[in-house]
Amino acid sequence: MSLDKNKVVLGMSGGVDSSVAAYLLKEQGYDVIGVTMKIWQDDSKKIADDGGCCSLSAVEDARMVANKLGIPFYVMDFQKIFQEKVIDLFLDEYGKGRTPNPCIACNRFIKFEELLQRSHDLGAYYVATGHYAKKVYDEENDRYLLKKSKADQKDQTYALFNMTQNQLKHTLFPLGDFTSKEKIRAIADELDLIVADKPDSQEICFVDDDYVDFIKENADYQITKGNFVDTEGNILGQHQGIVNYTIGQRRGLGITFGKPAYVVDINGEKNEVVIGDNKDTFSKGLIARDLNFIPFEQLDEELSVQAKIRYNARPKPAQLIPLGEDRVKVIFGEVRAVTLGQAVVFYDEENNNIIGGGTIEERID
RNA sequence: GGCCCCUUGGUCAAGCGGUUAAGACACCGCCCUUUCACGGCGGUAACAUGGGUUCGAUUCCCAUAGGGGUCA
Repeated sequence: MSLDKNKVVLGMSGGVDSSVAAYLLKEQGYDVIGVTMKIWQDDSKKIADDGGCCSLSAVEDARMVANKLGIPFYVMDFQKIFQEKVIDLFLDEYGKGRTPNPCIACNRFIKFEELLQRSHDLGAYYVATGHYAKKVYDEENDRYLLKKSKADQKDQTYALFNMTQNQLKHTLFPLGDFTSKEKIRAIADELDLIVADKPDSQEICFVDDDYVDFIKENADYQITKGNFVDTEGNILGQHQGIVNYTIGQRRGLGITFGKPAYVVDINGEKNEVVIGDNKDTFSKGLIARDLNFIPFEQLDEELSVQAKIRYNARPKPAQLIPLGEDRVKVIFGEVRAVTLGQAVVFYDEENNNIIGGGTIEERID
């Protein structure tokens, strides 16, 4: 089946961004098909929820927007693959004392792999999302590049670092040139879309409220209490189970020394959580694996970049040192709260183009 | 058993006759945020109990309950 370059499948979450994206694509003359991915559906439980991207109300919101804009709308079942590629990984990682980022897995395996495939099945050349990100084609090198959104505050490229050339080729980000979310809301307002004033989504979309409860209900392992220890190994108290913690965390420890205490390490084997001062959360760098690079296939030599190790971190200068075997050493000099399981994402020195990224595997002190 | 000392919010800890009874950490809420966090702002919360002395007691005295040194 040949793909129609004028046809685009838009992932609609029921939020403002993807709703406006639908409008924009339509205005640009595309033949837009709205799709909401049914990823984690406990119908009875989710009805009242107004938050996540997978709630029933979200589906209804998306459907209403699609109707209003006059585009076809479908709900596609992604439940099985979402379970396998996102939720299982999420549960496994937490079980090991690591801190996964399910949004990254979802983008990688669901939105730009499975959804893209299904879009092709419908004859659409493109898949589109409401992400704040920009794609550009670099003729000189014959590569598609991923650039930061002009809305710097809302930029979501961190979560998209895994995109391949083929995926980028077949992806549209209609919001990439807008300078702020307010402008998107203003459009939604003008169009009188019911989602115009909907709050931004946050938290994990498949979790109701507390991700720990979700783990309790869904994991095949038990959450067991263990010891808080100091950096010397002395027992300081008892923790509620390692899944409750991430590196650098301060709140929720329920332990007091007259000064703030932070999680500096999590030892899944021993079921221990190491507590220390803020200064103990700093390290020199990290080793990442499972890499993806965007302007080139593979990193063959050292490279100076800007890098960040959490979605909401400010990028810091770092030096990339390829290690082979799909691994790279990232040296910051000093970086706070390197956390296994999180992603490190590289930007160019102008902090504009995404170079790539990987999963953090090891902390280098 | 005799003598001496200690007892303030969840924790630590100021105040020592009249205070809105500090502060830190914790906790809670909000902001931030398509992960988990960090961070910012704000909030709840205490003078062991019973008697005195004082115009007035958290602060002084006595007794009763819970912890340290010393002496048989």
